[in-house]
Amino acid sequence: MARKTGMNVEFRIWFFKNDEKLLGKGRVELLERIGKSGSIASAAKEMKMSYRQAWQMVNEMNERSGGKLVEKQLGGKDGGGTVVTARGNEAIKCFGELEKKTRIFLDKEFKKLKI
Amino acid sequence: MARKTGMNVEFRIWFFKNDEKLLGKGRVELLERIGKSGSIASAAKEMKMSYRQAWQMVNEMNERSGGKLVEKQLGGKDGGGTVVTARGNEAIKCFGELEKKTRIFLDKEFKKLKI
DNA sequence: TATCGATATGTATTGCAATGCATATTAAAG
DNA sequence: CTTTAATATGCATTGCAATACATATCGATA
Repeated sequence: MARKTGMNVEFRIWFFKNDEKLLGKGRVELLERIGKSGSIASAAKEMKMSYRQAWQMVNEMNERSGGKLVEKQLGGKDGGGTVVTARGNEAIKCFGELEKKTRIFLDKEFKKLKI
Repeated sequence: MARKTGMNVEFRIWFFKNDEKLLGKGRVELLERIGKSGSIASAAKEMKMSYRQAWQMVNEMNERSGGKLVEKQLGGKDGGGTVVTARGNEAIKCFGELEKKTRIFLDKEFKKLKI
């Protein structure tokens, strides 16, 4: 077999809590964009997903994590918004770090394969 | 944050060739079942997927891998079937090994996270 | 050359998740 | 109070991928 010409490995990781999906790449990106933009609505628009879906994801994350990752801020002259909690930012950071380590690990291991 | 009570990490890996998906967990299982049962049709039935989908997966794998992973065997008193090539078995083995190593790596790294 | 069961492929149907749209609710700020 | 824009939620629609079904093709064997 031609040794891995043009071959590479890709991956996804997910954090689970009580056997329910808590966080994946998409949800982490959503959290990050909520953090920067200040609302679920604008984060959803940036990611070209429906507000409804974004809201549901956020809601699931909050329900499942055992402590809110984001917090709504209703009211105010600009109608309110949503902020990412300290716990949410921790989660983002942990996920990103593990992704990075995994990328390095897999590239290294993939090179060893006789394929 | 309560330190990872009930938390764990899950993952999936894929082998790509020229930026096209070549192999994932499902396709590897399909290959394995083709190997044991001797036909795409019975492998598909075992996995409760449509024959059409199974055939398409096999076809894509063969087209993309740059060397067949399975080979059809038409004719014969039992109408023929499909066998997994040496290259196909190599691929199955490599994928399984990398999955196993990744499982170990991720469990270890996940424990280190302050989450 | 008739038989066999699997491969190969077109077309119609279905199932379900994502989207779109409408609207009620919220609470701080002016 | 009124205004504001975002959250929260019901319901109809849509889009797409998987399924279902029908059928043509293949080639070793008997």
